[in-house]
Amino acid sequence: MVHDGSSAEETIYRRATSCVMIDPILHILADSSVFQGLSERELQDVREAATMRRYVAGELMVRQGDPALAFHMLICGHAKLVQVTPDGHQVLIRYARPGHSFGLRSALSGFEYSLSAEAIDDSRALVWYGEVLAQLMERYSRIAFNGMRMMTLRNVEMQLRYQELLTEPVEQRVAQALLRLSNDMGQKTKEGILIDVPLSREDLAEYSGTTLYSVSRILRQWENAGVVRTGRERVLVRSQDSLLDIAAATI
Amino acid sequence: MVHDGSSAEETIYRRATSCVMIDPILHILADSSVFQGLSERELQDVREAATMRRYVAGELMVRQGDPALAFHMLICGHAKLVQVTPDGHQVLIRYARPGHSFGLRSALSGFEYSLSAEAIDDSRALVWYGEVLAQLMERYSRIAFNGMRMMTLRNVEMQLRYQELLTEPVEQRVAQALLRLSNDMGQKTKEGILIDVPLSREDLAEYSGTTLYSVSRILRQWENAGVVRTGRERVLVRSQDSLLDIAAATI
DNA sequence: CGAATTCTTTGCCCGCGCGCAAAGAATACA
DNA sequence: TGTATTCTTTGCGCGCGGGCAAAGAATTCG
Repeated sequence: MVHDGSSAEETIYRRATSCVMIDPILHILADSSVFQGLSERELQDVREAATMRRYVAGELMVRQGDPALAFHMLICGHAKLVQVTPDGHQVLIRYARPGHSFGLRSALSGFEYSLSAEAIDDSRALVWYGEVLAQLMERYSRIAFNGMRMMTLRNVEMQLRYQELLTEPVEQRVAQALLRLSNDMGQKTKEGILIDVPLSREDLAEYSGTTLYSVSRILRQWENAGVVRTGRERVLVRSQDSLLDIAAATI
Repeated sequence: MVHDGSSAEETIYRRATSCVMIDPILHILADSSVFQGLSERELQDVREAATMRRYVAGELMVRQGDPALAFHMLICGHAKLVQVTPDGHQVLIRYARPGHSFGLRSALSGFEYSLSAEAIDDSRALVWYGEVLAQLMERYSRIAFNGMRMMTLRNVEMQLRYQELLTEPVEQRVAQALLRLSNDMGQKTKEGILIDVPLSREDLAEYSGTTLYSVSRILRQWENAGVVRTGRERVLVRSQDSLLDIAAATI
């Protein structure tokens, strides 16, 4: 299975950094999954078609169920992408950091947002109206092609998570969730990998398909075993190998 | 939420029809999700870039884990798209009938097939090599755009199935599964909607995330209640309204 | 046509993990 | 600094549904 190679190479902007107008935005665009492979002139064209919007921590950037009118790419700050099920469960789909995007479907007519994006901290995002994005895709087929690639990867990940929910016990799923988070939002420290977003037991439960009580019991056990170090809304992975062992355990 | 409008309008070719070279193939291409919106000349171009392959019932058209080298579109016959999880569970992702396709990822370099496609009955499919499809997408951005749209819809459905697995009891999920199958593979008869593929209890279990024993108990109960009529590897939905009620029940 | 195979049915036991309760602890705010 | 709020922890009971067993029934094949 192939992963989105650009993720490993993207420049990581510290969450602690105060939120200011950042140069080079074109660099973020060039490194992003959707706009990679475009020439500098094409990137300039893309940049000029967007507006920059700012969001305060806690603000919704898009709302599930609303008509999907715009495509967003984070320039700084972080967001949490969530869905609410008909019976009121919240599912955490993923976190987003600079370079990550959502709302590709705005280029398709008549779609609603299938998830909500909530700014975790003060953030800025480039925003393209859907028709504008569609025109860019018509002009530069590479954007549509990259979009297809991104949605393919999203689908593959959703298939994997479905399979995990179907076949794996809770502990295994929580281990997998922490590994994904380490990979996507992790920052290496002397002690291990710090997951660099606020991550409550509730958040981790929503991400791995369980409840905060199960997550609490599991993290307590792993902390005692030295696998993780935790605090309030904070998880640091001390032994990624242990998590890999747990994640791969066969029943 | 928007559905793939072309599904409702696609011409349905009877499974019972013996498998012969069918005219009009261009019509199937024009109606398909991937190639809709192309001009007649463009469709001709697309048609000429493909080869026609024949598969006997039971034969694998693509295999999960193999490098994704080709894109397939069924011209006649039916296929079953499945995944096997690391611990040996089989998941039925969906059925495919003429006009349906799989393997878009072959246009993306370095991907493996995430599922296997097995011919249910003697079938024929148009096959495009990945590089050829990628070139077609570069030449006609509408194909890449349609591809992005198709993968978006796939992703949305996968998200919904994840949510269902997370929050709904087995009976509700089996009802939803039958509704989807009625919609995708159903044929109206006097008695109700016949799901027009062989559908064992095991198949329905793999499609709805449960076991054949649970499905058996549920179908037996629904048959007694007049909701369905069943036979061996055969389900006819007598009361779609009843299934809708069951599917929508809140805990 | 009979044997073999595969699918379906029904009973029943067990365990995972959800969910509720009841705290304690950490953080935010006035 | 103290109060209020929110998050975390731990105990425990219950139920959904998985899975095994043991058949019966339908279909396939020789």
